[in-house]
Amino acid sequence: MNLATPPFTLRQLQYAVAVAEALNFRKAAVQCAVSQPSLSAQLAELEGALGVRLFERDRSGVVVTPAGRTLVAPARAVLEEARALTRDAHQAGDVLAGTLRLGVIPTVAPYLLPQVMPALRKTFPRLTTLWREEKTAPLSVALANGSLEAVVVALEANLGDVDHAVLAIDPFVLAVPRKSPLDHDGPVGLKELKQSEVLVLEDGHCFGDQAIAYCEKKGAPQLEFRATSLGTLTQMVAAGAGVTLLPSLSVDTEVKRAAVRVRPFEKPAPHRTLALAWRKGSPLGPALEKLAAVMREHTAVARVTS
Amino acid sequence: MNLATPPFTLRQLQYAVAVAEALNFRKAAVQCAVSQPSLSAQLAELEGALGVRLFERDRSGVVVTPAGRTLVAPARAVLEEARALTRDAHQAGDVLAGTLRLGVIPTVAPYLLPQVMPALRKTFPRLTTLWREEKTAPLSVALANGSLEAVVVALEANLGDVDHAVLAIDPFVLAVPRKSPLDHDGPVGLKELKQSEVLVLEDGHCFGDQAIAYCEKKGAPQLEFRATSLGTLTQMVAAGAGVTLLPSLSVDTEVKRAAVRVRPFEKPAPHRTLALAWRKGSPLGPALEKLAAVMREHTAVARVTS
DNA sequence: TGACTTTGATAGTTTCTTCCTATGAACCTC
DNA sequence: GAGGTTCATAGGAAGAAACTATCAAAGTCA
Repeated sequence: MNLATPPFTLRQLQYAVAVAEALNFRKAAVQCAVSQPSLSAQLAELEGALGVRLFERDRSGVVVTPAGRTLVAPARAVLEEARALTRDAHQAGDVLAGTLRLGVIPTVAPYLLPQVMPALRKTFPRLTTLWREEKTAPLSVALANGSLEAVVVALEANLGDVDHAVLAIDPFVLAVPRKSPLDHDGPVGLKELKQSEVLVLEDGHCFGDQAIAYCEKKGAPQLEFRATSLGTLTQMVAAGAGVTLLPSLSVDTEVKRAAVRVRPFEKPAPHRTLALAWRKGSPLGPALEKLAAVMREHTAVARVTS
Repeated sequence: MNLATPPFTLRQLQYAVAVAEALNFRKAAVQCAVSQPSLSAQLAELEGALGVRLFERDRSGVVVTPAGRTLVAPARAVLEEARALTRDAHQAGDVLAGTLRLGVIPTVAPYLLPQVMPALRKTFPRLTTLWREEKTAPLSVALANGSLEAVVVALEANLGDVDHAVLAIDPFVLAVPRKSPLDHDGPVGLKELKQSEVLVLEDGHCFGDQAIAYCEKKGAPQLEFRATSLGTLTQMVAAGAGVTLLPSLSVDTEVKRAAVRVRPFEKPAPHRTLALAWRKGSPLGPALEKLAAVMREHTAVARVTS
């Protein structure tokens, strides 16, 4: 759409409104904090631009013409709206108010959001957060092209050039079926891992990629089948289909729902680093740091010891 | 109310909208028909004024910040409204559209308005006329102080310094009771007038003043009682209370309703000159002339001959 | 009626704003 | 790494808007 600039300025509108109120050029000029000739000139300009006489200047008193009257009310509205716009933009500069579009990966969203949302709402009551749940790659694209302000991802994934604030270290644990040979205390060692079939997520999940990489390094056999979420994965483990790696973040939620035991890995345990990331140099950086601080404060990663 | 000028210009808003659309300073500059540095400078100015960064300028692509997004939609609205305002003011300059506040004296209103209103509505379909019915003096004040654009009055009254367009010559006639000695054909002469008691309007009606002046000049006796409208006056004549002068304009309406005969005066007959009058030098002058022309065309003054 | 005040318009200057062209630094593409 | 993008910056010319001073016309009051 082609929006041409109106042939007048806001200042001219303001002067016109002032004169319509004062019905006196001098007083209007005083109220606008300019000299009377300046105001006269601007109004003459405005009338010229509109091709319409707005005021009749009798030496004794100013009279608003019909054209003037039709102009004044909308002019006041325009000025008022412009002022409101200033205020809105101003407070939008502070991300703590307004709308923030955020991304989050699927292996984090269902566990993190319920934890942090109440705190965010309470700490930033005037902030609206819109969350988009996608795998890392699409999030990265959305972040780069500006359709998201920030994303919650694992730093171990490839993100390109971003700034970030770490939210939590999220160690991986092994979920094993109840009443299986693996259903006992103590950290998982290499030997046990090798004799299990590991269920993993479908392609594209950074957590799945990490799990696969870990298993390959350790020589653990993977099942061909790929699940679409940590929830289904856990249910499959409970059903005895194999074992799986889970991020500690998900443990509290998933273990409640399934007959599995979770056991930590022997040190050094695999893990991911959850962080809030944004475009490098974004002016929102400082504000996003604050946001991240509140999120970090309320992110509870289950500590699996046993 | 104190409406401060917003700290930015409409041009800056336009540039911001253009950039938000093009997501590219150069293309936006082309669309705004300015050089790219000019646009950059204006946007920097705007951002400074708002204290908020509206766009992130990565060398590869522009991204709108949340503050920018909250600004763009209202900015578009402001620009659109400003444009609409231009159009409205423009067409308000042509009185044939918009609202016109008009005054009319009571001895004209009930007879003239039904005649001219349909024509006005038809000829100027986008014109709204607001009519105020008052005696000459208050109309004159209202005209002077700008609360009316024009008035329909008799030029014989004292109006001060106005421009005008004549609508009609309105000869006076004499209304006499049916079945009275005066109830016969032919113009009214001095002798007949002197032997009648003349009923007149209350003070302030210019028509009443003219009637009284005429009677005094001719030596006709006036009844003390003063009526408040031509209608009641006519009814009193029909009841045999005396005779009265009527403007021809009112004859068609009033004679239908009452048992009176109307007779012309001997030449030179008294009369009034109906005109549309407006403030001297008013920019509406040319338009009001057009309005008057249409009114003149549709003003029917009864021709009383007999 | 004549001095005085008040009205908005005009003239001449000065200051500030906006624009232009030219150029620079960072990034992408080939 | 050459060439073509991107937006930002610098310097200077043109324009807009402000100021002070003054004017002509109309109202006010003695």
